[in-house]
Amino acid sequence: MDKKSSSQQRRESLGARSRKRVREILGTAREVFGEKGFEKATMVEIAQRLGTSEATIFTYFGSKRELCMEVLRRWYYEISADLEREVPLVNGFRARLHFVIRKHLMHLIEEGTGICALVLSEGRNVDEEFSDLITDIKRRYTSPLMAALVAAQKSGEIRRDIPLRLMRDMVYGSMEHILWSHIYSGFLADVDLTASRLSDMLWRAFMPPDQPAEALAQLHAEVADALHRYEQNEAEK
Amino acid sequence: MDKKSSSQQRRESLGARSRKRVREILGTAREVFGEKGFEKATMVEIAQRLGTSEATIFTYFGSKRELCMEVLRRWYYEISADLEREVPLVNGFRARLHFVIRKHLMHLIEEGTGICALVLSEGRNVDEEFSDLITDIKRRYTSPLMAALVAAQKSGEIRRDIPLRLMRDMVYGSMEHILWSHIYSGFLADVDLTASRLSDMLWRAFMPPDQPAEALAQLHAEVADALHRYEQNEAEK
Amino acid sequence: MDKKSSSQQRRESLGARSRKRVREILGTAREVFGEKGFEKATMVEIAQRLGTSEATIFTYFGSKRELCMEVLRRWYYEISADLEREVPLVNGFRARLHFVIRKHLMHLIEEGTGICALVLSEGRNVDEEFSDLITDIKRRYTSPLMAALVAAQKSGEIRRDIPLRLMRDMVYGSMEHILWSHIYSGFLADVDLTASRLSDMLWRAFMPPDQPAEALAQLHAEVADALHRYEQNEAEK
Amino acid sequence: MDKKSSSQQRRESLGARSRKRVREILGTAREVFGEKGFEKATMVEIAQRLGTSEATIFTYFGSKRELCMEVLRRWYYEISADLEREVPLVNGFRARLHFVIRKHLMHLIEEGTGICALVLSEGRNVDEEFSDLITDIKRRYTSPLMAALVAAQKSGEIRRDIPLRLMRDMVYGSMEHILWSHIYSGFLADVDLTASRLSDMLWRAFMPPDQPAEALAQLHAEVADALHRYEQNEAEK
DNA sequence: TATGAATGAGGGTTCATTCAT
DNA sequence: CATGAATGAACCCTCATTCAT
Repeated sequence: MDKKSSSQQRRESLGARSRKRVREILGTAREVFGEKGFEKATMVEIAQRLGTSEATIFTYFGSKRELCMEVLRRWYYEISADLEREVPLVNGFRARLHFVIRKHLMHLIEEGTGICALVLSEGRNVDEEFSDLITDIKRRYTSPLMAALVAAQKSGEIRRDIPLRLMRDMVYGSMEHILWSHIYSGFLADVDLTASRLSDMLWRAFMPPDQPAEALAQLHAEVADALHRYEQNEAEK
Repeated sequence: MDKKSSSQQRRESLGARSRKRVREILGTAREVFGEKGFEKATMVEIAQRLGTSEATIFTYFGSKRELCMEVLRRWYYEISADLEREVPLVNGFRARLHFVIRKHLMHLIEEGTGICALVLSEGRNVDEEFSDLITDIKRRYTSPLMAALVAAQKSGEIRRDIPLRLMRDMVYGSMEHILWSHIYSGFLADVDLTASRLSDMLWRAFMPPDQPAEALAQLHAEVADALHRYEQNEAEK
Repeated sequence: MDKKSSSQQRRESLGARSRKRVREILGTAREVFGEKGFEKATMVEIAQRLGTSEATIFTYFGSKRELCMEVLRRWYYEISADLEREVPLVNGFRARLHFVIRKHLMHLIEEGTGICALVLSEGRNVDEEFSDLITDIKRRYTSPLMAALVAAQKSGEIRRDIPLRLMRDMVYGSMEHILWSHIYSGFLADVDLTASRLSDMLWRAFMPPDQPAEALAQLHAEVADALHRYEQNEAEK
Repeated sequence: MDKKSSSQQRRESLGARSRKRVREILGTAREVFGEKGFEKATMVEIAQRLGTSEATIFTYFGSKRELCMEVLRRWYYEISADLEREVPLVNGFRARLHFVIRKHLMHLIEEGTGICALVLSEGRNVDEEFSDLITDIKRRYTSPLMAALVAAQKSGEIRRDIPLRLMRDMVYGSMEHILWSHIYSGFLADVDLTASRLSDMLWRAFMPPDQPAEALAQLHAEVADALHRYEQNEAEK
């Protein structure tokens, strides 16, 4: 709270040019942290890629750790905000699952998985202070899916005898490994296809063991619901 | 290939006492790398736990990286050898899947997941030299499961329309995330139960879909999709 | 003499508003240097407390050191001017001594001893340039007491067989240590009482010894010394 | 307790060469810290004067601060041990005071006052951990004089209406200023003479205001005591 | 005149690695 | 074969100082 004050406070008063600089630094830092991981990334490399000196970075961020956390925070913020807004608009668990998976895969293919891996592998061995932040980030990031899982359990779309945590780990774990394979082999031709296959399989995995009737009833309810909403819309015109 | 040769060769021609020394060093190194990760582990700490000096370790291993790789190699060798021998003895894909998952989870719970995390987080950003080794290690490690998948596809126990790689990633990815959750929360009360649940769900995921239910699911998906698009259109008006 | 000239000259020709700015800066700098000492004080902190930027300070003062010196110069100027005016008005050495001591202690207790410590701990290791300034500052500061000592020696109020420098060092050294004790323990309940006690003791110390008591003391010392030597001789046998 | 372990523990096992190295480092560090003060002293300078690299120093001392503390500890240990042994052997407060002052001045003339000043000026603004050490060092260092003061108060040799702390500050403060003067002016021709003058004046300062009779009685008592001891010694032969 | 921004120069500290004994 | 000791090379971080605007 005291040691960082100088650089910290300077950043508070961000002029227009300043804000741009912050973005540049975060962009480059994201690259480097993503490629190298936290430990192997060096401030000097980030600075060099930016074409500035290390000191400049410390003008905006109090420490390497802080910079990295901000990178993570923003990265997750972007996708989390999207998911929180969009997932609830999708109807039915299966569609939601597919939506989340597709979004996640596409986002990661573009951005690289480095940043994502950071959250996993750097999460431990970190000062209490940041450990909390990471926990928050992860919670928020996975919460749209968790909410979908909760809803689906309630509606009977998925099994009720499995902890949600386990399902969540299956979803994110599968995707992560897929992306690792992609990185190593450079092979992941069709993201859409992969997303469809994965969500299909996971949906089957989560589906209540033997309930075609259940599924039919669910479909009926959804159609009825949609019609109801549709009619209300028409009435209001 | 040249730099290592000296220590490598030194290690080749070892007496009985020396072989014991190597084992001791590897054992301690496994502990430390597992607890701290590659970057945060230090040669001093390994040496201290061993009760010797750092220089002694360098008598047997050419570098920190080389030591770490040997640790990984042996760790995976052990479990791989087990799996290669035992998996074929198990009958039926479902049982094999459960066997592999249970073995993996139990092994990691016992040994700490550190070693496992190493392979994943250290796998990238490594000199070309070691990158190949890691690829080999992983290939061998997953090969019993791959073989089981191949057999199961042939026998019709699992779907034939999904790349094996994708299934493999689901298996290992899920387990990995489960273990990370475990590390963070310290919570994984019943390994057996988790193994059963996970293998059950993955088995369902891989199982060939039965046709009527499949048709229903397809319909469901299409209706849901149509509704979604329709509603978005309405919203944008 | 050359490096400073630019900012020095800039400071010479100042409007009324600027003169006020200089005072503000010096006030804040005094605070910060007092609290932290020269090394630990930073220009950023001074600027922040002022609500301006570091660059502004450099508009008025050529360097951190120069600023600090100006702080010291002014601090000592104030008290020196007071002392030069007031001490001669006090009659008798004893009263003068008490006056100087009391003034010094009170001034330092109020202002924090930081500034004072600066002169002592920063006095050495300073560019030749500033070393002279410090010598001057201190000479002027102690000169009222020195004058009083000279007068008192002439009038016979104090011993003539002791160098003035020695007496001066006793006065200021005692006070300094008292103040350090105060800083450490936070304890110096009654400044007036301490000033009285200290001036009383120092006065006795400086007072010409009355002869019979002196003779007795001399005897005492000689006997004690003889005994000591005698006993050591005995012990070594 | 964790961060320092590597270098700390290596120092525990000091071989013969190692112990010598430690002494060399401490010697050079004493010089540099004495000349420059803690802040301005740099590890690189210490290393250069030693003809080694900075890393070598960190092999033996965990941090700059730790090194400095060890310097102080040893410096004070030497003189404190001497004083504790010798002061009680001296009889009578006046002689003891003279003894302490002479010893102190001589020691400091030889070694420079830099180290001594460190204790004063670096004492504050320091981690709690070291603050305690400094307090201990100072307590131990001044305790022989304090004990002498206590005894003298009890025996009536010195005033009872003055806090011991105040007297102690007068003794050490005076000496310190004398030494500063010496350093600046290079002038302190006759240490013995200065010691005599200073102890004489301080003795007068501390002496009970008006008691030639008291002093006489005291002398009588001491002579009687000495005779008594002398006779006992004779009897034991 | 004022300042937001940038940075060169350096400081303390760490650690894998080497080498003489 | 073992090791105590030494160190080069980095790394993170700080801060007085400069300069374009």
